[in-house]
Amino acid sequence: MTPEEAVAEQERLRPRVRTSTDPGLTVQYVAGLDVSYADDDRLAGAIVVLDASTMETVDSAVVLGNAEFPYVPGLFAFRELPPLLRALSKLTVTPDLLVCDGQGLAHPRRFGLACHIGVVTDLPSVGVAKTPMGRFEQPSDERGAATDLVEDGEVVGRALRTRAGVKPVFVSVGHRIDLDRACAEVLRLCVTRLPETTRRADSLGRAQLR
DNA sequence: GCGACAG
DNA sequence: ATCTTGTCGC
Repeated sequence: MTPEEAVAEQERLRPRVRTSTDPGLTVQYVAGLDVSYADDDRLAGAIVVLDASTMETVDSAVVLGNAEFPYVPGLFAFRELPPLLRALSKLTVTPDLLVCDGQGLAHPRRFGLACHIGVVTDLPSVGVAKTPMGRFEQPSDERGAATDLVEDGEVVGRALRTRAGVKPVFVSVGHRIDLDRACAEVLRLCVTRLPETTRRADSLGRAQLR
């Protein structure tokens, strides 16, 4: 897969993204997805599913693999999608929502990792990135404060303060959910700056590389 | 040509 | 992504 083909693939799948929330969507099982890297080109794709009402881990899966695509801004999904899809197929619990480590619509072609994995699996998904892809005003310091993330004059996501006085995270829609609901779900998962789902998947993945 | 550029 | 425990400050 060349970078040109990857871009074409994004353009092809982009129209399938849905930015409205499924009527009656209930988010009980939430999956956190993350990929960890070793010194060589080995990587580990990890997923942890938790029950949003109790925050208990109810399922998890981790797979080892090799990086098949370099890190190219804008084409991040082509590096992380393969191991994540393999890990997803090992789950015994079907998640109601996928929480991805990266952008969704806050992407140069409005098709970041969260959109890509959402469309491919047809599951609701949101992107939670640690650094922004776009411009934003600093939200006020209280937990829950948020401002728009703007790219090319469009609102593509939100800078969300998940913890008082700490740098915000950047939430954007992936698939089958709207931005308000995406932010509400992410905030509910945050005890510290990042969602518990992401934190648990991250520790599972790095542990697997040891 | 130069800077920006998720993880 | 990765290097990484204790420590400074509110």
